[in-house]
Amino acid sequence: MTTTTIKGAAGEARVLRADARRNHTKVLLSARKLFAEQGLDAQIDEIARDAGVGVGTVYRHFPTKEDLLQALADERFIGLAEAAQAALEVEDPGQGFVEFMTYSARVMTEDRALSEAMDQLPGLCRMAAERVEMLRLTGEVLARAQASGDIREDIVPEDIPALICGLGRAVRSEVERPTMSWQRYLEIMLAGMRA
Amino acid sequence: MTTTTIKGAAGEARVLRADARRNHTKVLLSARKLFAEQGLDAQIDEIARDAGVGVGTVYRHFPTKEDLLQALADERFIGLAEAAQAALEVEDPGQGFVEFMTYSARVMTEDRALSEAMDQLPGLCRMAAERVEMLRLTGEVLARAQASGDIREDIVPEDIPALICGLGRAVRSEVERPTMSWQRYLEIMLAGMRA
DNA sequence: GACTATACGGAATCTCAGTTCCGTTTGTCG
DNA sequence: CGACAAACGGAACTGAGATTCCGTATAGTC
Repeated sequence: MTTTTIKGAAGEARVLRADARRNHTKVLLSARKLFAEQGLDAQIDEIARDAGVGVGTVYRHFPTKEDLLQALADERFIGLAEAAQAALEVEDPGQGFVEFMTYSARVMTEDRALSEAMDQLPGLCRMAAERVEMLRLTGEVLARAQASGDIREDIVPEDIPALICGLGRAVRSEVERPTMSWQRYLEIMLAGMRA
Repeated sequence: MTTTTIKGAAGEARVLRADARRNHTKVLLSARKLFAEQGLDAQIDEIARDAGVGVGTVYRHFPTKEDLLQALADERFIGLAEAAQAALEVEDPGQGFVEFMTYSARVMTEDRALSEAMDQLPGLCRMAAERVEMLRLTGEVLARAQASGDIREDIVPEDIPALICGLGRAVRSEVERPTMSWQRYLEIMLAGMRA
């Protein structure tokens, strides 16, 4: 927990047996589903049951609950990085920015564990983010939108993940009634960021 | 957890012994501090230690961790209700709204447990909110600001707690660097809500 | 000052998840 | 078709933290 796990540093190029590969996928699939639905405290036992394997099998593939979460976070951040990359291809910088924010907001609101991990397991997220150079990519998307005069100059790259996190929570907040949709919240947030 | 606790419905007018009254206060004080600092998973044992009493004493005053949290939430919502009341007294409706939002944002960011409870213990918060008619008050503060043309017409009262919750989280998010201050986030959010 | 209902303290208990272990099953290879 | 390493399943083990219990201490009262 404290010291960032060392993770099989060397090449784990071990060729898995066919059933092992199959189970690995099944576990990841169920985990993705259950964590997204229930958040970080989805239970390993339930994931195993859902995947149709024993707990032991889950643990052989992912020695720790946190390792499993790390794998899932990595997937998510790869998606985010691709979205940022795509945003940079869009001709209109402002629109590219909006598209990136929209993708991020959707992912964040659809995956409860992701938004919880962002403030309960910062180390894990930071690691996943660094692996895809998320901050740099985010910065580029933002800078382009600022250069074109679409977004306020005082916003910094680090604000983006924070704002997206906030959005994730605001939307989930069920303290009062039907609650706002993520689109509406995003719209308000973007309005506040426009130059 | 599921069914809203019944709570001593009748008058608990029992006169407490002097030491009991004293301890009740000490526990509440320590709990407020530790929950604010550490969030919902501050431990009862530690609260007891900090208050200088035994665990048993904590439990006599608050049969459950949740009961203790309820008491603290009630305090917080009383403060929020007073802030809303005060906002209604301010001559300029827009300014009243801003002041109310500012107070809410500050409380939310300074009390980690409060912001966590908003999405992990919705029942408890809803109860605290209803006791002070929070939604009605919030609605009045908002309506006044909308009538005067300061705030967008499409914002509804239910959005306010959601937005404030989001703010609480955005500010705590330490995934990247120094993170934004709550004032800056609030400013962006208010900018997005202006008519 | 003695009496007793209230409170107190904190060791012991309970519960719930994460994790480990080991006997059994199954792919893979010759 | 064996042989055997690789994987599997799931009961049992652990640790953490909430909650209970009960013998002891004390405020309030006569």
